[in-house]
Amino acid sequence: MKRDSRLSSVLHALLHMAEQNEPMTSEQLAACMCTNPVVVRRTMGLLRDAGLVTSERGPSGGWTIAADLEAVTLRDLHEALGEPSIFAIGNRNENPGCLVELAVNAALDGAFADAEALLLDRFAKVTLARLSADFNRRHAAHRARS
Amino acid sequence: MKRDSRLSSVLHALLHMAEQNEPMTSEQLAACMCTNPVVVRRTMGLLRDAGLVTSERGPSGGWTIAADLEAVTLRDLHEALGEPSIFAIGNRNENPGCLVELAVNAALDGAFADAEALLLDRFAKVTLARLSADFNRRHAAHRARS
DNA sequence: GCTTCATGTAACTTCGTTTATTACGATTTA
DNA sequence: TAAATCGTAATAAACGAAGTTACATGAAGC
Repeated sequence: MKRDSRLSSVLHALLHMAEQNEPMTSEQLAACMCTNPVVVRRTMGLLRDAGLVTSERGPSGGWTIAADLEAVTLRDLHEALGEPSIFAIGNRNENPGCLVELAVNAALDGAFADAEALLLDRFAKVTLARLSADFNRRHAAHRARS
Repeated sequence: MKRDSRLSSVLHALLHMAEQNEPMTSEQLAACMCTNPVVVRRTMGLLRDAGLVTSERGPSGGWTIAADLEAVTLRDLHEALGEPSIFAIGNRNENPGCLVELAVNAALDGAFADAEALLLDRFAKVTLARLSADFNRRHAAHRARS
C-alpha cells in the first residue's frame, strides 16, 4: 500500500527554506522534492492556510516560513495537512449491524487509538528548530570528514 | 488513502467459523464478508499457509479452524497476512543522500517504530478466544433485550 | 502601461494498487 | 460419472494519488 509522504516532503522543504533568507519558488522546491511546481503549490497551500508559511506572487516572490521554528512541531504540520489517516489497516465496515463485527471493531479500535495517541504525542515533541539543529550538526560533521 | 481491511475481515470470518461445527464454504464466507469467493480463497489461503485453518475440496468441503482459539492472537493473524505495512504515512525516500532528508527520516522513523511496537504488542495480547467470548457476551445481552 | 515572473486553481490525464471477475483445472464425495 | 468445492492464473474494473496542462491573478521593474 502506498504511503502518503507529504509530511516528509514538507519537512524537507521547510528545512531547506530555513537555510535560506529569500523566498523559494515552487519551482525550486519542486526540484529539491522531486515533484512538480503545481503539487508544491497545492501542498504548501495547506501550510499557508495554517499560517505556517506565506506566499508572494510576482518577481522575487515565492514561499517563506512565517512561524517560529521553535514553536512548530511535526504535529502542527500533520494537522495542517488535514490530519491524513495514519494507518494503512483498519476496519472493514465502520458502521456495523453484525454483532461479530462489533466485537472485532472494539478490539481493533482500542489498539489503533492508543498507537495513534503515542505517535501524535511524539510528533508534538519534535520542533522544526530541533530538526534544523540536527541537520546542521550532521552538516558540520560531514564537512569535517571531507 | 484506502485501508487494508483484511485483518478485520478474516477476524469476522474466523468468529463465524468458531460458532459453527461444519466447514464453511468460500461462498458462505464471501456472503458474510461482503466480497466474493475468489478473494476469500486468496485471503484464507494465507491463513492456511500459516496453519491456522484447513481447507477441503469437494462436496462437504470448505474451511475449518485448525488452531486453538486460546493460542491465536491478532498478531498471528497479522503475520499470516504477510505483515502488511501498518502506516499510511511515511518517508518520501528511504535511501536518501541529502542530509536534510537524513535528519527528517531519523525523526520520523523513531516515532513510527515506537507506535508500531505498541500496536503489535496490543495485537499479541488479544486472542481469538477472547474475541469469541466477547461476541457471545454481546449476543446474550442482545437476546435478553429482545 | 507593458512585460515578466510567480502563485492560484480548475480540469484533465496518467499511474499504480487493490479488488473483483472470469475461466478453467484439480480433487473429493456419492 | 456427476456435482461440489477449492486452487490459481489472467484479466478487468475501480479507485485514489500524483502529475500535467492551461489559464487567470497579482506584483515588480522598466
